[in-house]
Amino acid sequence: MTKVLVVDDEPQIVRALRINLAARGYDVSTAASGQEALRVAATEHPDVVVLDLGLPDIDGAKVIEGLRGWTSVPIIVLSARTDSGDKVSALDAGADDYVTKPFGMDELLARLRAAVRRASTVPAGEEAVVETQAFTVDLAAKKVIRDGAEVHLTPTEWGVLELLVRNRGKLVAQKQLLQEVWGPSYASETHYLRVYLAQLRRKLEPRPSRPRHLLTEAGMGYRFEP
Amino acid sequence: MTKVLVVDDEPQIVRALRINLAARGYDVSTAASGQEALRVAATEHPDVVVLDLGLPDIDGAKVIEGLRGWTSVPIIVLSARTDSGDKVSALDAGADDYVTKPFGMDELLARLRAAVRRASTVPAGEEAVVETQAFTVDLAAKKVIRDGAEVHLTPTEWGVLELLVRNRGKLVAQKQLLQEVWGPSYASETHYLRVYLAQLRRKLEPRPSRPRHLLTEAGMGYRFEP
DNA sequence: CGCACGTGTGAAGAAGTCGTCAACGCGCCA
DNA sequence: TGGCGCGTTGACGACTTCTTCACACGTGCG
Repeated sequence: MTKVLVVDDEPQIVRALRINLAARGYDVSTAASGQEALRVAATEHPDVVVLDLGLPDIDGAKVIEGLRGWTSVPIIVLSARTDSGDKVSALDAGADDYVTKPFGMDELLARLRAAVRRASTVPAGEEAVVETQAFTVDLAAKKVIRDGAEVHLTPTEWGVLELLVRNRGKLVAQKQLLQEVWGPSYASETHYLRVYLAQLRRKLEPRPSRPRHLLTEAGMGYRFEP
Repeated sequence: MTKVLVVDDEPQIVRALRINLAARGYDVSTAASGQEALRVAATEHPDVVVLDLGLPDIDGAKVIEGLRGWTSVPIIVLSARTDSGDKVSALDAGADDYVTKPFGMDELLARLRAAVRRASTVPAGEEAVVETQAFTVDLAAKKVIRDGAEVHLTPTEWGVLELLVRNRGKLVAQKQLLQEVWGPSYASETHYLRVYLAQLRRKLEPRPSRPRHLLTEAGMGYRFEP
């Protein structure tokens, strides 16, 4: 769930935002001052911050700087001031977007979605590594390691293995494998599966004739067991 | 230098933006229609796009979708319409920001800086210099050193090498290489890759016929292994 | 026991992909 | 205008991958 930190000293705005955001499935935390905002951001690690500039204690730009000192979380600034100087300084301090009050909730939500989308498509460096006793599959790098050495797979071999690993523990029907790897018109070429599962076992299983990870479910399909 | 693509059909706006942006050291290209915008974006690879929604040919949202099909370049939308529905649909189509006309140049420039900053600090966790036994790639300086001397690469050679090095260890699909280096319409010109990989190997690998760093995965793509 | 069925295995030809060399065309600059 | 650098194309041999085939295996059932 996406976590939003709302920072504003006006209770009615906090309330309105909380209700709207919660209704759309966001996990909302709030802060009423700059000090509190910095503290809550540090403990909660929100995915996006909505920050009002007119806070009672610290200047808004200082809050932005305080956050930017250690995080690159998207910051959307709210402000009653339409003065372009304010916008420029907030954006240059590290804010991602600037919305002037009074604002439309639709627009704010759209800008929030845009900010979250940007931030989430960025760190594509997800760990997509699945290990077994015999070998390791790296889905992102499209690599298989066995006994410290990389095992070379052909495109079709990789297609079959990837589908099984992505559904690890689950039975994958023969028809599904054939359709997703070879295409919709190959749904009944079950022989291909036998050939390619044999090849994968030969390359990956310690004892290909007694597979421990690439298992057959007779008449139904195959299963990858980590 | 940061490259900006300005898309607008009103010459006076294009002119004003070009002057202001050029004065601040941006490299400006322009397009007066949606078709032209997509074509120029594919050839120029701008670092940020400023897009007017009221274009004569294609609907603005279609232009955003067309760009988002192959690139995540920041898009700042300009529009005369203050209607929140327009803002929401543009942002949800993949725009990064939305500025209503008439706009202050200061504010637009600040939003542009914010968009570029976000996009460039994205690959922050990466080391800009990558070394192999045979050569050294400096991503920031766009330089390659081999045996103490700089190796000259053509723009296309560099484009291919950079993408591979940024994804070091990972398999990069042929389609991705072609789309990001040559443009979205070259997705199936696999022959180019063979020619350019051969050239890179000739320049960088100690034994071009037995590459150790620029590896081929037949039928899938290429991989840079440090 | 013998048969049917789905499965595993190895090998061989067909099909597709890759590396390489060389030529062409275009824009740029002297 | 001529030369140069660069991107694009074509041809062809070498190599990899896909497809197909023949046959062995094992389990369940009549």
